[in-house]
Amino acid sequence: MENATLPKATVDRLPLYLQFVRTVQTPMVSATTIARNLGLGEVQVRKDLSMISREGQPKVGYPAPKLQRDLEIALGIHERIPAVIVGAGKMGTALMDYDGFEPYGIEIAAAFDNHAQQIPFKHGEMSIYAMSKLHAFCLEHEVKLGILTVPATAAQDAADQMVASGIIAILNFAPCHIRVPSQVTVQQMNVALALVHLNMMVSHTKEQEELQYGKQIL
Amino acid sequence: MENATLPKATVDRLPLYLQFVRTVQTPMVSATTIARNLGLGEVQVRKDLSMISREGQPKVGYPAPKLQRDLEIALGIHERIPAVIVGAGKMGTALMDYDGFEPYGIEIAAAFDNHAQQIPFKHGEMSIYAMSKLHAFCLEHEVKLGILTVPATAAQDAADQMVASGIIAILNFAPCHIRVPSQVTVQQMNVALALVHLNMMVSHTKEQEELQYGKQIL
DNA sequence: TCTCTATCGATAATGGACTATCGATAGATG
DNA sequence: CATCTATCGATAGTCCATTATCGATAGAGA
Repeated sequence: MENATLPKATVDRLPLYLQFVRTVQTPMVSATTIARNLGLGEVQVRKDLSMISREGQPKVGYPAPKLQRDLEIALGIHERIPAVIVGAGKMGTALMDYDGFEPYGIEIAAAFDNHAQQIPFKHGEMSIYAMSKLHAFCLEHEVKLGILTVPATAAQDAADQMVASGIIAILNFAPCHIRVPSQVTVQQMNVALALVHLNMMVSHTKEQEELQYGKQIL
Repeated sequence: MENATLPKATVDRLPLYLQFVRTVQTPMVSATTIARNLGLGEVQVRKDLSMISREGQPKVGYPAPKLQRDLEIALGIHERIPAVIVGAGKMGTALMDYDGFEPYGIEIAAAFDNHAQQIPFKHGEMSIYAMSKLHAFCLEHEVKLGILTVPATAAQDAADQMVASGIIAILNFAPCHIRVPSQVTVQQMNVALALVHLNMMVSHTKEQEELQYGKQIL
């Protein structure tokens, strides 16, 4: 099997390729074109693509539809991915209206909240149920992914319920760490940390600007 | 200067250490303790810490307050970091209520939106101004960071205005790429991609589960 | 005082990712 | 038909991160 273990760095770039390939109108697309448009190295793009597709041909490049399909398969989004939202506060409801899930096959199946006591209600098209319904729902719909958007103080308790409901991957928006069994994966979605990263980067460039009086040229 | 260029991977872990050290009640904390609580390698923690602090002593570890201070300085959050929110829709207003900024020194100075025509209004404590006010505000308050929470169709136009206003780092929630000058840094905050990542990981573990009948033990 | 243990910092070895360069192929051109 | 060009895939070299191992130090206990 060629899909043994895709390099992590490659996986990070595949969505970029997919996003671009989807906008391409021509029947063929080359790694060179992709690299130029995305500001990446030509060789790197070619290496990444060679790992997930065998449709490339010299002089002409890749057939765009087939490459798109191969990218979607490599990313596992050729079929729908159901997910639930736990926590229907500001962030949770904002995500219910998020327009970025559809292109990647993510399907928010339902939302759950402690304040939806016994009476399921709706936010637009989305049903919001009480937390007590989480277990049965996840089992019935075979949901393995959960988005956690409760306040930090409630995060651990909510996460425990998610794990007990069969969720094996949690995207955690709460700015805190949650403890889960080793077979469950947690990814932090910390907005503040992302900003701190950005600030470090630009602080660094500001220091470089101060050094511009010297002979450094980048 | 020892702070030449901190390894990227280390920077990703520093916030974890800071988060943990802040919860520590004892006057001393050792790399071993941190490693155990965070599930990381003992040596890795020690190496990371040795790059940002010289307070470590054999047998006793690090003085918690000094280590916390050194971590905050390394992350550049020992002073307030002002940022603006562009786009006061669902996501934007959700972020105005986000409780995770304060521990990392992020200060949302104001929000801006096209629909706030000329009349600044408030969301809780937060002022929301028209986009036309962005330029003057960023210059006056020396804001260099911006959070972009407009729909994908408006993202590029809004980003252009942010760049023109002196913003040099953009955290982009819109599920699309935006083109900026080379001196401006953009970080994508793509919730769908994060879920795709998670799904790939757990799909992989599901394949491993099917292999559990073999002799593999992890 | 001497030894033992926990911890630190430093150095070496392994592995993964990126970059550069090469040969091979398919179409275009003369 | 021969040559040229754009593109692919593959290999080798360099760099960075992680892991493993070592010596050194400070406090605990005999």
